[in-house]
Amino acid sequence: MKPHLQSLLEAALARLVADGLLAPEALPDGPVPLERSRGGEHGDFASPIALGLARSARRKPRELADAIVARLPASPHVRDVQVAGPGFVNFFLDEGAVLSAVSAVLEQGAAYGRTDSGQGARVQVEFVSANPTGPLHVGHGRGAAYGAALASVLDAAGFEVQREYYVNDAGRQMHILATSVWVRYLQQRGEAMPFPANAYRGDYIRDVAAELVRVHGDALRVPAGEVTLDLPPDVDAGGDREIYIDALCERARHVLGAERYAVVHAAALGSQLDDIREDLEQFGVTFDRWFSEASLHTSGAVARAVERLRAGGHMYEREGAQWFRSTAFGDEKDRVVVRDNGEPTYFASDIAYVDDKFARGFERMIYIWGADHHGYVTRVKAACQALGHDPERIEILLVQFATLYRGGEKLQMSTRSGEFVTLRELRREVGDDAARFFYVMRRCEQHLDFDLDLAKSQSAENPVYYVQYAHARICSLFRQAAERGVALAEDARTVDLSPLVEPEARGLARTLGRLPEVVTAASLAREPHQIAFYLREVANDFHAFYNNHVFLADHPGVREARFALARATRQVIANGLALLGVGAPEEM
RNA sequence: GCGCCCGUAGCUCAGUUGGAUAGAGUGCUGGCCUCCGAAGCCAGAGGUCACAGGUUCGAAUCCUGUCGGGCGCGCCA
Repeated sequence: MKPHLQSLLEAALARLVADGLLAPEALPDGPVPLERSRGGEHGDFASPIALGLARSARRKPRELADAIVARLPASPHVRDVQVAGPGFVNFFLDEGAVLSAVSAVLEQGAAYGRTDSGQGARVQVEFVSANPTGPLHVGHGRGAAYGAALASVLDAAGFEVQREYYVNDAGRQMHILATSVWVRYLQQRGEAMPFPANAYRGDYIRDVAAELVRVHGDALRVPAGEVTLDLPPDVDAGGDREIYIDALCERARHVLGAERYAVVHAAALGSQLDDIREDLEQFGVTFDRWFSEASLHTSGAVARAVERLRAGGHMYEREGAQWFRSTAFGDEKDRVVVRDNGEPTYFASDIAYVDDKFARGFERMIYIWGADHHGYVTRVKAACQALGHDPERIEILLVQFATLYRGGEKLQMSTRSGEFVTLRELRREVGDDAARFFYVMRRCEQHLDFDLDLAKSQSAENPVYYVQYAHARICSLFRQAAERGVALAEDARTVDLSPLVEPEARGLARTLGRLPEVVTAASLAREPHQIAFYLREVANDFHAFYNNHVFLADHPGVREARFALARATRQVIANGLALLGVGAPEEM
């Protein structure tokens, strides 16, 4: 309906130009502005176009609005057009046009809400991408829920979406993880190995170690004395925890040999990746591709990217390290790409990775990062520019942290002690549906207060239950009809909707008609929370009708029309919840 | 100190590209089940859109400054 009205306005503007009342260059670049009005006296849609053009047309807004209205082509869907306020053009839709939304829902079913505004443009959404060094925590959960919902919304808006997880399976943190596992393994075999201060100490490390014991027995065993011989002191012995752990990692590789070390490394990585993948899958979050950072090294992509930067004159050497001159692209300082020990930094991988994304031909690349990574935005865009790519095509969205509350108290989360609240624990406590919904209720750049008690409560004030309840209630209506032996039309699409004359019915139909617009707006703004707010409105409009009118009406025509409306409402709720990854229960 | 994000009802938050009388949930007050799920509906009270300037027909929205809150600023990831 919205595009239809916009085309009417465009036609009117064209005539205005033809009549010499408006200069052609004054026409708006994009689509003619048109918005939903709140209803009532302002009609169904309103356009402020005359207000915007008044200046360049050198006419008063209301006068211009009158001129536009006089030139609007007739439309069967428009009942009336009025000029109001300072110069708004208000459209009043024909009764049938409002109800046509119900027909459209019934016609399109699960596809209702999908639009072609994205025109098939290829978009990549990279999200979560947490280091596989331990279980996902609640912060990752928000990135997962937000990224998955955004990807779904983009898909519904007609983009061709690719969902990707970048796996940091190379580098120092992975070595520390592997070494942590190995130390636990040695302990479990009876070796008197001290546990390093800087190692990963969660219980999951012991589990992986136990698995190594089960599969490999003593094959990976090395006497503790040999392992720790001449190592620098750890922090509790007056040394440095970083220096100690690096030395221990180095030693592990040496005494185990490449082959055996690879076994430990693979077991550590594999276990964590499997765990993360399972966690996300249960959470309803899936990826089209798990992109390995290590593959960028083995394929030579990192070396090639660095060489490109060097050839472009963007690299220099200082104190033995290789630096990228990111300050030339607005960064506050230059960044190390290859350390003095010859090890490339994670930033080196990031450079090769962004280059790879461009090579794959995405029109837009969306990164979803935790807010603590915002310092990396400039350098990645700088690298992108230095490689000759348009930085405007990458979009880095920063997701703020979620703070958990229980009993009104803020929960303390500590990663260091291994006592952090994991995503899995959160899911178990509040359920996947509530977690997914709560995570996307807020704009991503907004801090999120996650009230565990509220998310768990099966009560009116829980927004996810509010929406799901409407869906379950509609399902119950159909069960009631069946139980009472009330016949309903085989095909709801053939039902005459004209008995839907009540204001609540019209309001609900009007709201149902907005889903495609909401999807488009949410996709363009990267704001899946708009879907969540919209669903609340749908549920509210439905409940309002329900409380004032009986669906199982005696009059067959009225009953059929109302059930068609209920069916359409159920579809819209299910479609909307699906975008957010939330279930639509038939009963609860 | 510098950079990014935020500041809207008691609380948690929406507010589209700058548009009409700034909205919702929750909490509070008062109504609504002999009837399809009351996990619901309706009504009321509740506002200096942090503050001060500026831009213009029009600012919660854009610009500048001030105040307040969060986060980040390593050859860490």
